[in-house]
Amino acid sequence: MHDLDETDLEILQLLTSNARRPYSDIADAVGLSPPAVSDRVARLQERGIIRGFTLDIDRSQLRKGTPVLLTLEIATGSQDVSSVKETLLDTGAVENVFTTAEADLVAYVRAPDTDVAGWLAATFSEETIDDFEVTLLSGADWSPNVGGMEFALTCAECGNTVDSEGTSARIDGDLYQFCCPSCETRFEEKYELLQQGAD
Amino acid sequence: MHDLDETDLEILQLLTSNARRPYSDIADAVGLSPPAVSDRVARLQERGIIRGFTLDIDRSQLRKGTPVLLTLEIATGSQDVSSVKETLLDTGAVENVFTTAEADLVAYVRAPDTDVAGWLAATFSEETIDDFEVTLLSGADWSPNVGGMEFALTCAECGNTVDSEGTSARIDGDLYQFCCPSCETRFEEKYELLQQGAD
DNA sequence: AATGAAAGGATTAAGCC
DNA sequence: GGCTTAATCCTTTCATT
Repeated sequence: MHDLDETDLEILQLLTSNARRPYSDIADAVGLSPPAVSDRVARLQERGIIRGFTLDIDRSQLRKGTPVLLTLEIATGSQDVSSVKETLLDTGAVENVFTTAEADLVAYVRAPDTDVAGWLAATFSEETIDDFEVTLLSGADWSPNVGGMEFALTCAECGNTVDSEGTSARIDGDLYQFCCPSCETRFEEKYELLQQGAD
Repeated sequence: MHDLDETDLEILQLLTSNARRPYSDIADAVGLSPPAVSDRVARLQERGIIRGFTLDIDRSQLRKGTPVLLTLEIATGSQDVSSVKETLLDTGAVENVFTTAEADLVAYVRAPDTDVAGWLAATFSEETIDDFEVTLLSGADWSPNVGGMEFALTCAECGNTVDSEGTSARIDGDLYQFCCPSCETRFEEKYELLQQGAD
């Protein structure tokens, strides 16, 4: 399995700003032939980096309801957190679910009516949710990902942007990017020290 | 300006599950000709319901860093909240920003390093942020929008699903859907009462 | 909104490095 | 393995009804 290069990032950026952009356009932009772009996109999909081509929809025009952030404390011993997460996503009223390190869930919900507690009760059995908190929202935005450095690789050591001069290394199964060999060396030394400390 | 019908919702659903699906495919699925589908998609874009065609990307494979939920209390009298929001989205490390009714911000951030406070300080001047809170995350999911009733129109009065028997009305510039004329009437009566109360 | 013709894009296969 | 070119097939667009 090979690593992402700058051309892949460029393709990602172009497709993110318009997923229906013709591959021939992209080919011109990145200096490849259309089949080469098609191949790269297929590879990005196989690797799971591109999960799919989708729409950015203004849901506020489709689904009425009160937009809220819902913090859920899941009862231990009931279903596991990820099944609650799946249930939330399946309701269709939930757009995002964040799982905290404490295994709480924070969900962005457009509750079908103003009675969020009622909606929750209708969706989950009483024992599932230990406690919940509702924060009313007046807006929800997400990164449109157009232009800018959204997909830039950053040096794991110094944080600078990684360009074609950069290096990368796989350490304990994770891929790290570096802007220069000296950053890579420093990082690896630090990493080894950390590992020794942990043993 | 015409209202959304079930065919529009079907098109939205098909494109959401694959934004590169050929219009000829969609035409077959919804029983129209390809140019008719193209027209409808163009109209959905003009109306701002489709904001764009984009990628669903597994960013965890691209951007290292610590995923956190960041709750920001914006100092009153500094910049306004929406400019802080824009700055966050522009950093490239922020994927979602929710604006609460109290004008706080809740952002989903992949901080470039483990020092979230440092990242904040580097991004905003000291006076901008009154207070902040960091919640470590172990996961972040969003609704893949495939299958199910995600795009069903719900009655603004009773919450039932709106089918082809339903009605819709534009009230004060907003479009509302109703499952039946009596729900529409009841809603309009309630709305007028509310308006009178507000004056 | 459908049709049919013309333009444009995607994909395949063969060959190259 | 990943690239290119050229040929084929499919999709989209436009003018027309």
